[in-house]
Amino acid sequence: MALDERRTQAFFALMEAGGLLEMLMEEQLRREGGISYLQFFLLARLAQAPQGRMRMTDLADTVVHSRSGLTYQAGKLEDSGLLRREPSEEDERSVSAVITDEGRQVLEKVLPGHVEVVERGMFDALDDAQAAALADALGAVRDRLRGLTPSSSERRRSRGRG
Amino acid sequence: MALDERRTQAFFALMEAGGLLEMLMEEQLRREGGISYLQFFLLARLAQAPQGRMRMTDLADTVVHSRSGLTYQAGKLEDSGLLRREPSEEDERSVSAVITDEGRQVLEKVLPGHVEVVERGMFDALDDAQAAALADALGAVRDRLRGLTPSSSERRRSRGRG
DNA sequence: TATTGTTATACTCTATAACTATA
DNA sequence: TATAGTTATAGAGTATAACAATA
Repeated sequence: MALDERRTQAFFALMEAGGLLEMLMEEQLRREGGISYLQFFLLARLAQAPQGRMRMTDLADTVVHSRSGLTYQAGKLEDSGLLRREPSEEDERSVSAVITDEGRQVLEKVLPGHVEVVERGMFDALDDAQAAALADALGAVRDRLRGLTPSSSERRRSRGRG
Repeated sequence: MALDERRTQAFFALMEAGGLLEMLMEEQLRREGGISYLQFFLLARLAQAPQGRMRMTDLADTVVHSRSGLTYQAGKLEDSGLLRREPSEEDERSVSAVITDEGRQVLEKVLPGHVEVVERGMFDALDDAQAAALADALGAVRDRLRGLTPSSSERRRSRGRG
């Protein structure tokens, strides 16, 4: 049990900044696109994937915590017409989530405001050197944390089914 | 709409690192103390306040988003005996939340493991200089974000009551 | 047997609005 | 009139376990 003053500051600042930023983004995305931050994230992942398509399991591992949680969110997005699901051809157990044209339109509509929130909230406070240092340090932290947290399928294996 | 490569990296790393860290802490706190991260945060705030006591409104502004949300969490913590509420003497509208001895015990029980999670997850990846840079940059970001997000009482005034 | 995805279900949490009481 | 706190209520999200289908 150590954690000096600087590290304690860094930790609390990380948690609070992340939370506040998420709150601002949530508000902007809901207002301009009628979607949550999580839904935005899912759509953005799909949009940058080849053919706007990903297997449900792979998508679950990148964002949502349980598979049933992704089924729930995918259902909502499907109801809104922003995403569709279709059976995979190679593996008939699999389902692919595909972003629709309408989904891409919502993404485009929402993106400028989203970037603006991130710029104003996060980077107006930082110069280039600070931003670069932040990217390095947080990138290292994130990579380390990825190794410490189990994926959705690993968690499923170790407990029940989910 | 700009946001160069480094800033984009910093942003995604911030959001993912914050989320992963919260997931690890949540697991540890639930397992060792039967409390959530939010409840841990509330208890920790009280513990460091004079006489372990804060007004409900002040407590709400530091952590929880709506007042009714704090009432809910305070009720849970009161049921577990980790906190009690008592009427304020100066202002009879106010209620003070006070951490109990049992609450302090849970905090002590849980703290070493909590610090360990933060150390292993966050700082094993960073040297002193990086940790200091992180504290500076994130502190600046947090301060800026605080100015952009309304407090619980401000939000209440601008909308309904809540 | 293991994996993919869905579903049924129960639970936690959150927020809005209405309410009481005090300033 | 404004503020402090609670409550009723309804909605969103989450996770566990059980399920069907395919590998």
